[in-house]
Amino acid sequence: MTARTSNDTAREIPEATVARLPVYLRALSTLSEAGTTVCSSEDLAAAAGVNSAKLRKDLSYLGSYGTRGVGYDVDYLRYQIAREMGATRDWPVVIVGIGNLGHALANYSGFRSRGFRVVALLDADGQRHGEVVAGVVVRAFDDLRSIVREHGVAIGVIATPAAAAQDVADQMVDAGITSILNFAPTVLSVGPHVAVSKVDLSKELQVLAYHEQRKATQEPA
Amino acid sequence: MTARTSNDTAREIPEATVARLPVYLRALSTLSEAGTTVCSSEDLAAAAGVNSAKLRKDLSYLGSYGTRGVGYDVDYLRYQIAREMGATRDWPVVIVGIGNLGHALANYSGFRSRGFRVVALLDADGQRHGEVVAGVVVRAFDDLRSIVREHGVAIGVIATPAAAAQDVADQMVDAGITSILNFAPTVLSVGPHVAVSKVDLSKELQVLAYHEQRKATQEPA
DNA sequence: GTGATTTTGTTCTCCTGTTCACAAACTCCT
DNA sequence: AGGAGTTTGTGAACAGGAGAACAAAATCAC
Repeated sequence: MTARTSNDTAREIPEATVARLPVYLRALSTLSEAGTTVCSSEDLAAAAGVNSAKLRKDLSYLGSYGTRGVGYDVDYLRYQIAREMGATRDWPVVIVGIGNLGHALANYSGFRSRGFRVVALLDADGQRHGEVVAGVVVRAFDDLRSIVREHGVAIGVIATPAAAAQDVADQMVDAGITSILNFAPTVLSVGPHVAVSKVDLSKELQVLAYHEQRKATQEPA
Repeated sequence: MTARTSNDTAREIPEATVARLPVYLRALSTLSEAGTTVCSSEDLAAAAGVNSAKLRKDLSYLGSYGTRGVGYDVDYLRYQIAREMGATRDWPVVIVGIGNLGHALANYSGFRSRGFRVVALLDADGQRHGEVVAGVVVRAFDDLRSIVREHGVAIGVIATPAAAAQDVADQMVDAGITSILNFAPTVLSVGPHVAVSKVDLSKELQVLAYHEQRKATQEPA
């Protein structure tokens, strides 16, 4: 009996690869919905917007899920990536700050379809309590601790103004949350065992503007 | 007369550095609002959440704007970075797709304060036309071309469902837009002279879930 | 069964980005 | 003025990721 692709050892998947796996997952879903059952690395790379050599190398970190001369079974590969990413599990999530962005996030179907379940919406503003957004009642921020305990929440999303973000983060960590996705435009400081990821809505726009400006000043012809 | 720091030559700023400049800009604004007039690379690095050596190297690509033994003048450095990034200019922007996310983006103050001015909100749904969001009237998608011409729009934001995104992108390019920020969960294909940047709201969450899962399976003790 | 063809998985090389470490340059104190 | 103490800017070593190229392994035609 050979070792197969069973993964007792902690295979180190490079961070850059991990960041691309969600993209592959999305591309595979699209292919699957279009009725494609098998695809080559070339096909999938095109659908994901990357180089095919890079795609194959990325997938090789997970194991050998393709067949030489044939390609990849779309649904099988999709399942394997989803399992590796933890997308086959159910991840209870708390969103704090139900302004415009919080609304958008609560209603975002991409969360639910990727295994994320919004178990609570919290806001410091008492005016909002009781309001129902995306089928979930907005509750007081003070309920955080009990909600985290009750549902075993590990992941919190911050969609508050910048001024409130650090305090929210502190209380999230205190309540037992170990991963935070921060949409507020501020740098959070947390303990070393807490993972923080940041999405800056205007950052990408600024990078685009930079390149626009360069184009303009570079070719004055 | 020496050459000073005048920048006739096209200094190549590494992409990784460009991506961090908006973060430094934000940190400098925060410091400035707090009344800080001078800061060391250590201070600014802490505020921006990066290593101080990296910060100094990043800034060195722009020029020598610090003073040894002293540090950086907050407002002066802020202006220099802003100028380099094109944030001292006015950038007219069009947002297409006024759902939850489009609403949030239209209301996002971070755009305006970084030099971006939303000149039009467009939606394919006739029901929404005439609605006023963030002081701007929602108009028909067909008006795109004339708006781009009139305001000299170079940057477009796509906040539509995935299914509509490619068509919107095609028409944006056709209308003369050369930079696109895509919030729709799909890979856009455009010509080589068009810059596309993508923000995937659920991607970061998936990466966090991956690390959570690893933590859980790694330490079963 | 054998050879031609396809496509994966992987090795090797190159390049970008990060970090260290230190000389250069400035201020402050005496 | 001169020395002690700071802090920047940068050269050099190091790490990590990207892409080319190819061997291994599968299918297909006959």
